[in-house]
Amino acid sequence: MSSAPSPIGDDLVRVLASLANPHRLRIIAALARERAYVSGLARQLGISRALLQVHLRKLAAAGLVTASLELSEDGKAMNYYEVQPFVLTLTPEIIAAAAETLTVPDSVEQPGANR
Amino acid sequence: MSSAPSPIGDDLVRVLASLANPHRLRIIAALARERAYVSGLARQLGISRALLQVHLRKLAAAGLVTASLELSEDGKAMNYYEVQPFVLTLTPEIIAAAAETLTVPDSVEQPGANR
DNA sequence: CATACCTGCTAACTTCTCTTTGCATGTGCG
DNA sequence: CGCACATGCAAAGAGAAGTTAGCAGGTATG
Repeated sequence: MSSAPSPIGDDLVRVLASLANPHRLRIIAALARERAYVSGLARQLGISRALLQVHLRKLAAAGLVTASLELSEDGKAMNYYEVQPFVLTLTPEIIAAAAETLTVPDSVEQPGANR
Repeated sequence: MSSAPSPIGDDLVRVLASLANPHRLRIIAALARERAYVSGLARQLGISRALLQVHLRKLAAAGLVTASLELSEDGKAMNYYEVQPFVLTLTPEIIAAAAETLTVPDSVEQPGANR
């Protein structure tokens, strides 16, 4: 119930930014096939674990993937990631609507408040 | 003849990257309302012309907007931009398909040749 | 001919993103 | 106990992106 009726501008930017990267597209692709744990996924994708962690965190921040810590049979802690079944449709009109809810860059701060 | 049957991975990244920016979302939004020329649009959005140029170029590179140079009644050269009526739908599966067509990062390049 | 629009470009600075490297921690097995 | 494999985080360097400021050129109008 914390999901907004329609993607707020800032959220949209975050989602788009998280998708606008080759590594992260491949991560989504791999996880769409099947869930995986960090180390295994890193091997599968041929990238370092540290790098994968960063990208996973970004995807998670955008709400596109989720993590669940589990214990393997031999007691190892495994952090399994899986994609969230999203459907994102973009058109100029949809973007126009989202753009109106964009937060001001506010290099300093917002004029509103009680000022 | 140069348009691929379905969005190639690299193209998708380019489109997503071009959209993942507040300024550019506002630009799309403004142009979705009605086409505009550079200087006028800059005033409307409250940003500098130089900055707008850069963003417009990025959007144009992704194929989301197009420019057409026209002459106003009083002989001024006006460069009108307008959005391309795109519809982009994203799901984990679609992304998975696009990810397979991603170009290799090739930090250096493959010496192989005969490999 | 100065002023006011329109266009475009580049150099230089700042800021963000990406990536690597290294450390710290925990469990199971020979 | 040392090796293998799992987790995580943070510092630091390289590179890309965003932004500003300034220059140059065009046409009309007072």
